[in-house]
Parts: sequence; C-alpha cells; structure tokens
Amino acid sequence: MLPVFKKLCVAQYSMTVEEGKQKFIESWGKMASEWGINRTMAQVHALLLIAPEAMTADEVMECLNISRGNANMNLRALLDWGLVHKQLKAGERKEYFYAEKDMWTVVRQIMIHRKKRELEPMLKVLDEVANVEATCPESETFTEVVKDIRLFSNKANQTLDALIKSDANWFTNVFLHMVR
Amino acid sequence: MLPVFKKLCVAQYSMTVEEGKQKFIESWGKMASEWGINRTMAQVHALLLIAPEAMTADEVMECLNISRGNANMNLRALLDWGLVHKQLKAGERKEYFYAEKDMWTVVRQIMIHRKKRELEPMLKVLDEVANVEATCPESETFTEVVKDIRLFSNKANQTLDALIKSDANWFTNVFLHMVR
DNA sequence: CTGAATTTTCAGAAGTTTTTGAAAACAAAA
DNA sequence: TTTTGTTTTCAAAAACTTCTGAAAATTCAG
Repeated sequence: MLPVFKKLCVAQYSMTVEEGKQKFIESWGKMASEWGINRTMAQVHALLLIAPEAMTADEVMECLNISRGNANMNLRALLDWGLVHKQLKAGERKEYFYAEKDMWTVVRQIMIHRKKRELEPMLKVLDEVANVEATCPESETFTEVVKDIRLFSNKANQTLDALIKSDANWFTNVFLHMVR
Repeated sequence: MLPVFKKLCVAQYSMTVEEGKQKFIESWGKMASEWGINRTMAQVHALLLIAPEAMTADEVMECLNISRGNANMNLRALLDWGLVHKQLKAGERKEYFYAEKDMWTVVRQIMIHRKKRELEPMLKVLDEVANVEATCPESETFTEVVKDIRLFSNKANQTLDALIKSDANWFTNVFLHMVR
C-alpha cells in the first residue's frame, strides 16, 4: 500500500494503540510541566500507569529514551510521592516498579504532597505577617488583603484536609452537590 | 540603641509593616513558581495587591528591582489574566495599574485561565485516545486507565465550571458542606 | 571474602525559561 | 511637523532546571 493511502486509512480507522499510548505519555508530561512538576517524572508515571505489568528501571529507560540516572531519580521521586510502588520478584535481584492505578488514591497522594510543599508554607507566612499592626493608612490595604487571603487559604486548607480523608464516593457526592 | 538590642525589640514587638510586605511579596512569588506561574508575575501581582494606590510601570520596576521590559511584560500578562486593571489619570500620559482585590474574583480568574490552558487540552487528548480499541490484552490496561482518568477529569471540569459560575457565598456553602 | 549484578550519586553538559536594555514604535503636546 | 515622554519589542545574556553517564556504593550469591 502506498504511504499516502496508509496514512488515510489510519486516519479513517482512528489511531493505533501504540500511537494512543505515545500521545497519552506525551500529554501527561506536558500537563505536569505546566503544573510545576517535572515533565519526565510525569512521563514515567504515565508509562507505568498504562503498563500491564511492573517494569524495571532498564525498561523505563528504554521506552522513554532517558539515561539511567534520570530514570532512577524520577522513580525515586514517584515512590516518594506514593504514586509508584516497588515489587520484588522471587529469585531476581532487579527491582520492578508499578503505578498506583486507583485514580482517587493518585489524586489524594498528589493533594497530600502539594499541600505540604506549597500551601502550608504560605499559610505559615500569612500567620506571621497577619501580626503586623496597621500603623498608617498605607498599611491598611496590606492588613486587609492579608486578612482576606488568610481566610481564603484556611478554607482551602480545611477543604483539602476533608477531601484527603474522604473516599472516592464521598467526592462524587460532593461533586453532585456542586453541580446540582 | 545597640544593634543587638534593636534586633531583640523588633523580634519582641513582631515584624514591621515593611518587613511584612517584603515577606508577603517574596512568598507569593515562591508559591506561584511552584504552581507553574512566573515568579516575577506573581510578585508584581502581590505588590499591586497590597498597594493602596494604583502604580506606574516605573514604580513597579523601582520597587521590585526589575527591568523595564520585564515589568511591562508581566503587567501585560496580569491584564490578560484579568488580575490587574489599567487606570488612566486625567491630564497624565502615564498608565497606572491596580490589582483586583476581591479574592473570590482573583481565584475565579485564575481558575478560568488555568482550566483553559491546562485541563482542556488534556481532556481533548483523552477524548482522542479513548477511541482506540483494545486489540490485545496488553492494551486493556491502557483503555481502562484512560477511561478512569477521563471520568475523573470530566468531573473536575464540570466542578470547575460550576465554581466559576458561582459566587463567593456559594463557595462558602459548599465548603461548609464539605467539612460538615 | 570475592565478584558480578544492580542501584545511586553527582559534576559537568545540555536544555529551558526568564531577564535585560537598547532600539523601535507609538502617542500626545508644542 | 517635530519634539518629547511613554510603552513595546526582541536578540542576546543570565539564571535556572534537568539530564547524562561514568564512577562509587551497595547488595547478594557462591
């Protein structure tokens, strides 16, 4: 079949599974980098998410065309985030890695990690600066804004805590309540 | 007063307003950069948030020690995000900038912008790859995971839409419902 | 213990994003 | 129209982040 026809057929019958996997890994990485998360870390995560079996570091390196050091580093980070787990196979020295596949658990782990890394330090600073006294009219705007942001952030913090403690069904219920 | 005593007094009577402002601008910038937003853009935003009056580009440059080009670029971006507005003073050629101070509006604008930039492209890709057929057992994991993520992302998308349309009180109500 | 398999580390290289500042463009006043 | 104050642009520099790969460390079987 001539290349041009092959191309048309592929387009007609939608993309192949391999193309789909590629696209998924690519997009997951792109989205993550927009969220301040290392692109490669997200790609490793995506690869393991859609892998039917646990993979070795070598297989990850091979699939994503990355170096040993890079693969190792990002697998460690994913273990640290609780998004990937280790599997030890009897009689083998190699470590195998597989991703947490329950989406609610994935999202919960991400919330825990980012809340600790990003929201909590901000809350601490807001508490500190909330103590300054407005000594002049020019400072009043400052104390006002800080008060508002503090209220809002505390709300967000408590909401996250509640979400983290809850289970997937409870999230669905809240979601249904939100959209009526 | 000897420096060492001055330092003790400051510590005792909490930080000064100027120190508080500095700290706030710094932290706002740091948090933003962890969220994939330009650090300087967030610092300009913080500066205008706590400024009692609208400021010129020159004043922003001066306060944050940044170049003219940088100040201009980030002020444009903030206008684009709807977080900062222009003020034209009669008889003056300079442009003045002031920040949107209603926190609910600020958060809503950020949600609108990031949803468009980050969530929507991912939803599009998920729709595309959801069409691939599982032709072999190895592809089943892929289609399963994509199905799950798609469900979850669509929920998130709808929840965001509802939140964006809602007002601050409604958010508070949902929050109260979430934390009991 | 020894040695082979495997994982971890880290200094420098590569890549990416942000910043600068001078020149160009623009807009109002003279 | 020209002058002057202001904003915008953009190529190059600086700063920052990520990646590589070889060497060191670790682990385990024999």
